Amino acid sequence: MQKKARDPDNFEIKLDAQLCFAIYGAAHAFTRTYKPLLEPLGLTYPQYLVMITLWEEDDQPVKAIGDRLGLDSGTLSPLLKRLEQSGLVARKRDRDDERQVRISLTAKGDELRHQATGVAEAIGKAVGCGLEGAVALRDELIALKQRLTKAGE
Amino acid sequence: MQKKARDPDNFEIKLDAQLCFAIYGAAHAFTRTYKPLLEPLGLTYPQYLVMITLWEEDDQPVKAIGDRLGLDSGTLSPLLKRLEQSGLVARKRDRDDERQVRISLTAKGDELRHQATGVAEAIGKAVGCGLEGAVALRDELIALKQRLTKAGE
DNA sequence: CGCAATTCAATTGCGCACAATCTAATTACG
DNA sequence: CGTAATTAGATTGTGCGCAATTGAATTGCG
Repeated sequence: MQKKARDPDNFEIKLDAQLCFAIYGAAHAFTRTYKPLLEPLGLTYPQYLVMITLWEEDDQPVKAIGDRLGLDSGTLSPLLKRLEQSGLVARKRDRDDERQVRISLTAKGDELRHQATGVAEAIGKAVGCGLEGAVALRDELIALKQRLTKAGE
Repeated sequence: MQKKARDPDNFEIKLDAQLCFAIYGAAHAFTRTYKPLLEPLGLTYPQYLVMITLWEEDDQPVKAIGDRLGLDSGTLSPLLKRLEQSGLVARKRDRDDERQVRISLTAKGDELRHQATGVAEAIGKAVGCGLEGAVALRDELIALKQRLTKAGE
């Protein structure tokens, strides 16, 4: 017990735990920051992410959205039904490949894009660091994610 | 439409979206990396986080664990019952303040600490960056979280 | 002391996440 | 051609995450 930070095992475990907590906490802080901003739009955070992908490119199959966000049909199917219920998207089977369900924006869903600009601005302020800081953080997180997913083959 | 990255609004929105995706993806990549490592221990990722806090300090009330992890009783109550079911923790009312339920490690729960050292090592490898990189990332994430939570008062 | 306000956990309800399973449609291959 | 393998999406079941409510215990204040 006389060795403290000297013990590499113990140090790694502590650091691992701290990194756990940090990622976990930051992700939740993010969703909590978004929640009140998205409430007026009637969107949850995952729903907002789906809408962003559709604003970037309309009329995508469920699979494409899932690949973009790393979500499977078990998550997206009910989520998209709720967006359909809200009148923001339409779901129709692809004529050429009837296995696919293509998700497209309704007029209302497309309109929402404009109201969402305020959300991004508010987040920009909340993140606090300048643009360079945000860019750097984004790139680090992307790199971290790639290392993690690569490590799992 | 002729202005592209020049448009500050549009740039902020895109960056905001990218930071969203990055945090979201990194957090999920983390849990996915942990999942196969924790499966032999019979723990989920949030359960692992709870166990870490108990390994750091045993016999804590639910509230203290919740403060440490940013979780409320709605999440912790059923989670702790499952840990109790697994025989890893015990739940007993505090004699001095019967509102509190103190969570303590069982012998089995304490033992698990040793098996968990392998998990931390594997994660250290998967994170890929050296110790300095991990430390830097941890500090950035902690700072980000603090800015986000502070922004929401 | 006695009552109101506060605190701690538990519960309920909704919405993700994800594994496993299922159905239907498409593609590949002998 | 026809069957096997693959692919897309839906469904089911388990486990978070959180808001809102409830109930019991404690604290604060007149």
